Amino acid sequence: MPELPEVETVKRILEQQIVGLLIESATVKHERVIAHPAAGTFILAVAGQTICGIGRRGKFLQILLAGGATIILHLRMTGCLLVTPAGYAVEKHTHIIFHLHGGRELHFIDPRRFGRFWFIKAGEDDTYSGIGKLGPEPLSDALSAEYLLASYGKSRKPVKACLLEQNVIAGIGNIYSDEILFKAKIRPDRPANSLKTDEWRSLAWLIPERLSYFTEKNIITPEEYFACRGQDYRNTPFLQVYGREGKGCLVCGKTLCRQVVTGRSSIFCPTCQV
DNA sequence: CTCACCCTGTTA
DNA sequence: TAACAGGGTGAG
Repeated sequence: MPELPEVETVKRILEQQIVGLLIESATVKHERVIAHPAAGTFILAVAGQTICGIGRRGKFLQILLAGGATIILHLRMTGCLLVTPAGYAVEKHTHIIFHLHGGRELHFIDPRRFGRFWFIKAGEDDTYSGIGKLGPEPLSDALSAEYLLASYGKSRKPVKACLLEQNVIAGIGNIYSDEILFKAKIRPDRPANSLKTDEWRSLAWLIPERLSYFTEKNIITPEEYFACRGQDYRNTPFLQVYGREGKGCLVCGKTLCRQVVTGRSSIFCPTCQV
């Protein structure tokens, strides 16, 4: 479900709701969602920790703890983090409950169970979560036309596959790769080595532009977020191609096409995008 | 590169 | 009933 804009939304919600709170204990209903360390160790490790901040790296969330340890999580497709009142119903797909000082709880809910948690001790080298392998943040100065050209100038991969590679740029998923390529007027299946310098320049500009645009459109209050249980995406009405297969291109009116690229469903305009 | 797989729910 | 879903990994 979530790509960089949605994960950023969750980060901002959690910052308002749980920073400063003590984790008194944790209940794990489905041990598989704890990737590291073993679930029993995880439960012991998080108990008694105070949350001092929330971070995001690519699509990973980091719950920063006062002693220097970190809880890392990835929501994957359907994961949801919800701050709830005390004793909130444990649903069929609630897998972890963090009991916070004062009675509120942090529920991790995930129907498909693809989401994962890691606990990294203070000073421990995180070789587990994959954060260490991520490429630069798309909103950082490290993302430039030169960087993209150096990474992909000679690659025959479809350009869409390039945008999805987390070890080159962290945080783009299937929705926003389509949105970025639409605005860049580049078809998703174009081999990367066929892109001209001005097209890489255009991508280097549009990647942060589109991601920050959709991040701002996705802003929601903690109350609204809780009311919809994290299921509403405020930015979806602003999507130009994703989810609009068979509908008219918002620029030229031509019917938008669907094509599977790198195993992912891709929507594009056959006339605007070349 | 492509594919199967990890899972369940929703939609055609 | 089958196809499909916003992610990532590992095998071939």
